[in-house]
Amino acid sequence: METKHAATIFEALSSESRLDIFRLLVKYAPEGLVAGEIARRLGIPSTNLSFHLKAIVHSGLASVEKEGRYLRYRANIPLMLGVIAYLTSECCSGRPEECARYRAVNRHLKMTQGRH
Amino acid sequence: METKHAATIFEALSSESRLDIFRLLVKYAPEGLVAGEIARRLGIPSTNLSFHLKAIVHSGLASVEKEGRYLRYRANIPLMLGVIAYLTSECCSGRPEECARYRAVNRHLKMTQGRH
DNA sequence: GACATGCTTCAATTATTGTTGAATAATCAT
DNA sequence: ATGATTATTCAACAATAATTGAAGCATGTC
Repeated sequence: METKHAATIFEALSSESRLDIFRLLVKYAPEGLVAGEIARRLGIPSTNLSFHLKAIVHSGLASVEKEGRYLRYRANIPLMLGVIAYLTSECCSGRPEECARYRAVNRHLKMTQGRH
Repeated sequence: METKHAATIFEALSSESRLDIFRLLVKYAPEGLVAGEIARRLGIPSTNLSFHLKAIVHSGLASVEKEGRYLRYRANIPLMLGVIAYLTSECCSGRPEECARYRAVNRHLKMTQGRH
């Protein structure tokens, strides 16, 4: 993945509204949600939602499809996994014993704190 | 993790400069790099680098430590893994058979395209 | 056809970020 | 102490992004 594209993807996740929107789409993958339902669930004004959805779609993290008079948005899960790989692939210069230690710490945190 | 914090973290990764900086720190984890070395490797003017490093540290994705007249920056790998978990944890409403299919697609892409 | 609905686009405004050069502070070497 | 090095902060400016209300365009209903 190119740095420019990855930065655009993170940009798409960098506001609370957009992060909420995207996480909702991830949750409702693979069917997705129509714009109005996103607006209702998150309480975002429609004109503002359009603006944010456009940024998310532009990054590639979601796709749109027309469905009668609705527009259905779907998270692009493979791209999400791709950008995660982009971020983590060179971790510790590929020395797996270092990375493994970090992951162990992280698992411990998860068990201690639970999910939110 | 709170949405606000996660958004701040993604914000810290949302410019090409900052993404390059952070990935460099991930690569050189756990020892980290001093500011001057980051500047040299990436060709970013020092005053501008300070600005971006501040944003990264503020997000929590890196820490700073004074080392003589140098400042050493280190990636916070557990937080990176934490924000990844935040993004992915509710995927497909916890229906693992859907998620598994996506991961299979992603593995296929990786094998086809190699690492970049 | 006339009207309601769902959503987007446009234009104007406000707010936030990024970049640059000059000035400052701390450390180290002589 | 003087001077060189490392890196930050500050202030000014340039560039981008977010929000809002009004207008527009399909689609569906009567």
